[in-house]
Amino acid sequence: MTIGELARSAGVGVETVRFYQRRGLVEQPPKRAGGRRAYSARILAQLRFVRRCVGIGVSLREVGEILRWRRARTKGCGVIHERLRVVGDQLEMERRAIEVRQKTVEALLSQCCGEAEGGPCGILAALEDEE
Amino acid sequence: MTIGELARSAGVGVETVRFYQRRGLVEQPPKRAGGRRAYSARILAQLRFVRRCVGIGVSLREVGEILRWRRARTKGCGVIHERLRVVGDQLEMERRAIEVRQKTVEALLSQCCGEAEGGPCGILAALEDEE
DNA sequence: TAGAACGCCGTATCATGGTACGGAATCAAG
DNA sequence: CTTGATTCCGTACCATGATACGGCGTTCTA
Repeated sequence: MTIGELARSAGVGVETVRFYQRRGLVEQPPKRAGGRRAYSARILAQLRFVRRCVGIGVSLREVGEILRWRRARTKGCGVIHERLRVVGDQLEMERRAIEVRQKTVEALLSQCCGEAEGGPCGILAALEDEE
Repeated sequence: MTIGELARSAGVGVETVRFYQRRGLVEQPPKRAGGRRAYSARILAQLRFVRRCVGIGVSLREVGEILRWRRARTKGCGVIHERLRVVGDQLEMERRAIEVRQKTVEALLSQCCGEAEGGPCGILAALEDEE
C-alpha cells in the first residue's frame, strides 16, 4: 500500500499521515527499492486508531501517551480507562458550557425588536449592559 | 482609567486589551500628557461587549462584523439577529457532536475489562477495529 | 516512451485567541 | 529622590491540528 492509498483508506490527506508520523503516532515503514515506503494493514489500523481517538475528543498528545502505555505493557488497562474517564468528564463540561451559551443566545434573541420595527435593538443593548 | 484598571474591570489581561485594540474591536483613546492613554467607561463597555460575545461562542471576526454593522447603522437589527441565529445553530450542532462523542466514550468504557482483571483490554481493540 | 501522477522530505504557513518579551518612559509610594 | 510598578509599542511566540510548497526522484498509464 502506498501512502496515498493508506490515506484514502482512512479518509485523511497524505500530509496528515506524515504529520502523524512526525508526532510518532503512526509508524513509518522502511524504504523499499526506489525509495518508497510500503504501508501495511497494521499501519492502517494505527492510523484509524488515531482518527478514532481524535474523533471522540482525545488530543494528539493524549493519543501519544496511550500508545506509549500500550507499548510499555503497563499491566491492565487501568491507565487508559482513567484517561477515557477524564475525556468523558471534559465532554460533559463542554456540553454544559454549550448549553449555557445556548440559553444566553436564546435570551438575546427574545430581546430583539424584530426585523420590522425601526426602534433600537435590544440585543446590542443587552450585550453591552448585562453583567 | 488606566489600561490596567480597565483590564481588571473586565477580568482580562492587559495584553488581551491591546490585542482587541489591534483587531479594531476596542477603541484606543488618544494619548494624554506623558504619553499614557485614558480609558473611559464607554471603552469598558466595548470591552465587555467583546468578552460577552466571545463568551457565547461568537468569533472575534464576527464581533468585528457586528461592530461594523452597528457603526454603519444598517437599518434595524435584522443582520445581527440573523448572525445570532447562526451562532445558535452552530451551538446546537456542537452540542449534538459532543453527545455523539459521549456515547462513544461510554460504549468504550463499558467494554473495558476492569482494572482488576489481567486479560486484554477491550477498549484498545475497539478503538482499533470498529468502523 | 512521454508525461502525468505519485512519493519523499524539510520547512513554511494557516486559523484561532491570545500571551510574552524587551526597552524606554512615566507614575506612585515611601 | 529612589525604587518598584505600570504603560507604551512592536514584535515574537504559544498550542492545536493540520495543510501547503518546492524540488527532486520514481512509477504507472496511454
